[in-house]
Amino acid sequence: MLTQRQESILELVVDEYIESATPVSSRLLASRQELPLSSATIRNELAQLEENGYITHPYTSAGRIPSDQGYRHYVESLMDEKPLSFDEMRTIEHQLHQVNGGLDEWLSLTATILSTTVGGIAMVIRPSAETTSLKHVQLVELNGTSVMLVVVMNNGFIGQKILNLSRPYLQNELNIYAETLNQNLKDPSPQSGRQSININNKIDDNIIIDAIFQLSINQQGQHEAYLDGLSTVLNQPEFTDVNQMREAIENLDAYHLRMLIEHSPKVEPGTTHVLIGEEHGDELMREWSVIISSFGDRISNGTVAVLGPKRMDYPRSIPRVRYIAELMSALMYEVR
Amino acid sequence: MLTQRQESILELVVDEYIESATPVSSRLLASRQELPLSSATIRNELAQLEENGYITHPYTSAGRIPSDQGYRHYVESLMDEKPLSFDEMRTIEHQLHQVNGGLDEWLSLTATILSTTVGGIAMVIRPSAETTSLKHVQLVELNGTSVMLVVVMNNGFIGQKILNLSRPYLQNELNIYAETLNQNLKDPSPQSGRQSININNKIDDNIIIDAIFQLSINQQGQHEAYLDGLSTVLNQPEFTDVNQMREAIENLDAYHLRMLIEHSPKVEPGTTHVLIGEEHGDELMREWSVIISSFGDRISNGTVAVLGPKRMDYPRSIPRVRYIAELMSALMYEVR
DNA sequence: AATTAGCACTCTAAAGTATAGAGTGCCAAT
DNA sequence: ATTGGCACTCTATACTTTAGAGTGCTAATT
Repeated sequence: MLTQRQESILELVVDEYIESATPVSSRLLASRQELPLSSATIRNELAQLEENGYITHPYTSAGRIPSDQGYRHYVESLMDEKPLSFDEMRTIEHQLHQVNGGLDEWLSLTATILSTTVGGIAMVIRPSAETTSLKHVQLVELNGTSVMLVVVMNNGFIGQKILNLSRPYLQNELNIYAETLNQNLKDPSPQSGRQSININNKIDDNIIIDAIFQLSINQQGQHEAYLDGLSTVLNQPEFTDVNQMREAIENLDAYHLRMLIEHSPKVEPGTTHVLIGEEHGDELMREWSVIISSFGDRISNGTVAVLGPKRMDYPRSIPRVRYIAELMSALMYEVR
Repeated sequence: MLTQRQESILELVVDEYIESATPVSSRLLASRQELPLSSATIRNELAQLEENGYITHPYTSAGRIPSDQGYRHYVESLMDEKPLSFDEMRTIEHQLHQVNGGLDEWLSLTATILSTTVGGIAMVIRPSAETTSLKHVQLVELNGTSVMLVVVMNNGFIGQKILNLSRPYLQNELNIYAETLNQNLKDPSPQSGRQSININNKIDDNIIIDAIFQLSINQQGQHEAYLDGLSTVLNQPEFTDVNQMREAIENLDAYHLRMLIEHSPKVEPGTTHVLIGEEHGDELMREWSVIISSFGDRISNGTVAVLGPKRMDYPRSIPRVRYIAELMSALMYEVR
């Protein structure tokens, strides 16, 4: 479809536009050593590329900018990925180990690292197992009839809820209670639980089993998201007027972004996808691209994604997102 | 210092400016029934008020806007608080009960409610006890030598950490281990712990006790913050050009805001303070005001705050922040 | 003595006008 | 097939103009 020369020109156009954020002109391209051609020749080729839908004009007499199709071709066949230096790898790995809290803290740290290394909005979605199962249940006496229920799931998630039982319990009683629950309640559905359990009075049994059930459901539905990098990305030259900025900020709330990611085609762990402009199907975000990857394994996997203007630095960003996702997978194994 | 009439005029100026966001003119004030005076008379009074530092001019021939001092006088002596309707109270209370997760979820919900009801940036800081103490410790076998440590603090906080022990343990062993810890380890300092504990091999004892210590320290230092309402507040007319907006967004990150709140003068539970412009001492935020309140009791208290432009609707916002803080205190008691 | 009408003066925001130059498209020359 | 050359287009920027909103002051009025 495209000649060799056209491909080179397209690549240069995208490279240049990614860097400068201004429409690129035939003159500029001619001045690059890569193309020993006059601006007139390049103009002809540009016209061809435009006819084939790879680039556009903002207006008659401006330079060219890539179209979605142009970006796609660039990402798939043209660009040269910029691999991470060893130093960079080491720094990232080092940072990722700087955590001594739990999963939450770790994921939120990852979002920060991701956003600073690739310079976009980073989003990390907590791993959730398709088949979550209970690992352990614990009851802690608080005061009076208040008791805290703590459940630990097999993917490292911890749920907690404060319950009001029908009478005060001693911690000792609760320990025995919990022990019995642990014996019997590996299947987190209230029916099976209720059948096999008859520990104390029916009321408290029900309260507790319902709560366990609810927490384990909750956890399956709850793909909590960690965000970072909003203010960085808003420094991009695309946001020069207030309305663009407002619009962006409105669309960039956690809820909306999570929807965006979750409605994207499924990403297998170990692969990294790029969604450009309209490709992700979110009308409001048609000027944005997403690099999305996944970490974990088939049992329990989370998502990492970076959002930026379509003009984002794909050659730099893609390998970095991939690397971080891989690192996280490795650490997940260490952790579980 | 100020005559009765000047006070009325000042009140009107602030009221009007809060509503319209444009400098208010003598003409406009004269057209209000509250003041049966001509614009010329009002002009003289305005000049007086300005001389005393309650209002300013942006430039020679614009209307007046309140100074920090003017806002302060308004908030302390002039304004008429707009109390919540019963409906409003009921709605808020209802929303605050819509939670069945733990503390985290509850606080984050509160931030959302707060920001939507008062229309500013809401910030909720997790309650932390001056004297946190351990309530309960639990160990859960994960796989191989990986063990999850869960600690429950007396203020409802749950900490977790995954440990790598020197050898695999059965859940049974861990239960006994945890039981012993619970007997002995009410004092969360590693020295006292280490002395009284000698359960297994020294290595694992140390790993576990250090981790418990770390988690309980962490929790004391970690005043986690929940934010909401950024995009709402950026719709305010103060943010009409990109630079103001950028600056705002940069200063409004969670970290910076937490500093702002934590460096504010201590707020006793049950009281609500207003910090206007420069009063909170944060140079970068001198165009912002903060309404800050506190919930909980003397043992464990958190903070709620709302940030907005200095021109925020104090008469509406203050009672609403106060109400929400009170509600939270009540619910805290229910919860503990 | 307090209030007000009147008016000159100031400053801004918005709209209109001019201008430079960056780029293209195309044609004729190489 | 490539290139120099040139007319044409469009924008962004700067500059100019203008209307009007608001003040401050003075002299008149109550």
